Amino acid sequence: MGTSKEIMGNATNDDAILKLGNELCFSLYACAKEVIRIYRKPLEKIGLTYTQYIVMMTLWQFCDMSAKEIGKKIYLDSGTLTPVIKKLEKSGFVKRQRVVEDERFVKVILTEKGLKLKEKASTIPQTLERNIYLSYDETMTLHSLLNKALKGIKEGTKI
Amino acid sequence: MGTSKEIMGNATNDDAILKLGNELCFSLYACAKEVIRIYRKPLEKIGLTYTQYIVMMTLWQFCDMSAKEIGKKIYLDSGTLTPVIKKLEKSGFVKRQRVVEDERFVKVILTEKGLKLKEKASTIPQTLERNIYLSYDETMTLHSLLNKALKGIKEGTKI
DNA sequence: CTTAAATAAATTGCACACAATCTAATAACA
DNA sequence: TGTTATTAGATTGTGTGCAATTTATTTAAG
Repeated sequence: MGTSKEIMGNATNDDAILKLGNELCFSLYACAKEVIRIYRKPLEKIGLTYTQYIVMMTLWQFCDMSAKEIGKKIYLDSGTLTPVIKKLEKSGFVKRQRVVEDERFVKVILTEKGLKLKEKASTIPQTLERNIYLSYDETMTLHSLLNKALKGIKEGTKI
Repeated sequence: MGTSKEIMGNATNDDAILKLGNELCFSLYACAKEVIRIYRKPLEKIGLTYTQYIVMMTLWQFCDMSAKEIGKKIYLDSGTLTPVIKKLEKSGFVKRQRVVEDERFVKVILTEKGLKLKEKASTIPQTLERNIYLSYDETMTLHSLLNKALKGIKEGTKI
């Protein structure tokens, strides 16, 4: 089973330039996946999946959020969000109720249990610190570059 | 539908420190998802999904790869990889064959069609450049920080 | 006022992603 | 040598993630 034998031995300059975009997108993909993976076990202990955790974090920060608003904040559409919120309701962390003034909206509300979960979840963020091995400055830089990229993509997506 | 009203008005210092870990993990999650989203349409044109593209990129770089080796390189286990590779085989881009010397291994081999696809895919990486709005230096920094983080996670994962 | 357009959720179908388990093949060792 | 342990892939079950469609409600236009 040969390893690391390059097929296209002599990579052209063009190749090299194109490579960066792909490598960046791969690093992003892999890094996000690995980070989610290390969060999995700690989250399991408090009864959340990663996606459910993202939703709960949003609810811990803001109140009176409609499903639509949550989705906009965490980049998820109703196809993903509806079942996630329903599961959170089943676990007793949130309640869902239609808004009286506009029955199209579903308001998602923290329950007492959901609010209490915030304390249990307080040690979760340390998971990343213990595993990522970046200095504080590096972490800040990474964070701000990711947000800048995210903002760029959000503004004008021309595929 | 109230927006941006913080429930826990007075965030403690502790909160602030913990917040960074969570925000970083969220930015990673969101950014990776958005990048995959903008790759979707261009990839669809050449008949690949994002995951299939990652596998093909790996095969364009190396030859004689077993499923195991591919999985290690792109952080995927057989549960994900087996069906993806089978789909690539169905599309005619790769062939799968058991290794004679050790029947446990499946060797994944590019077909003529799979090799030719590399040229069609040559414009794909520009997708990111057109959408991410980072300078060359920023892109390089982001890339290296992601790889450093990835390496850190890979070395010793203590959850 | 009535029909048409717009909007928020829900539903459906397809493609991952991964833990857990199973199967088959090889390696290790008593 | 025969049994056990290890290993690579395949399978199964659960949970996203998203495009496309549907449903219910509200708004806009004529």
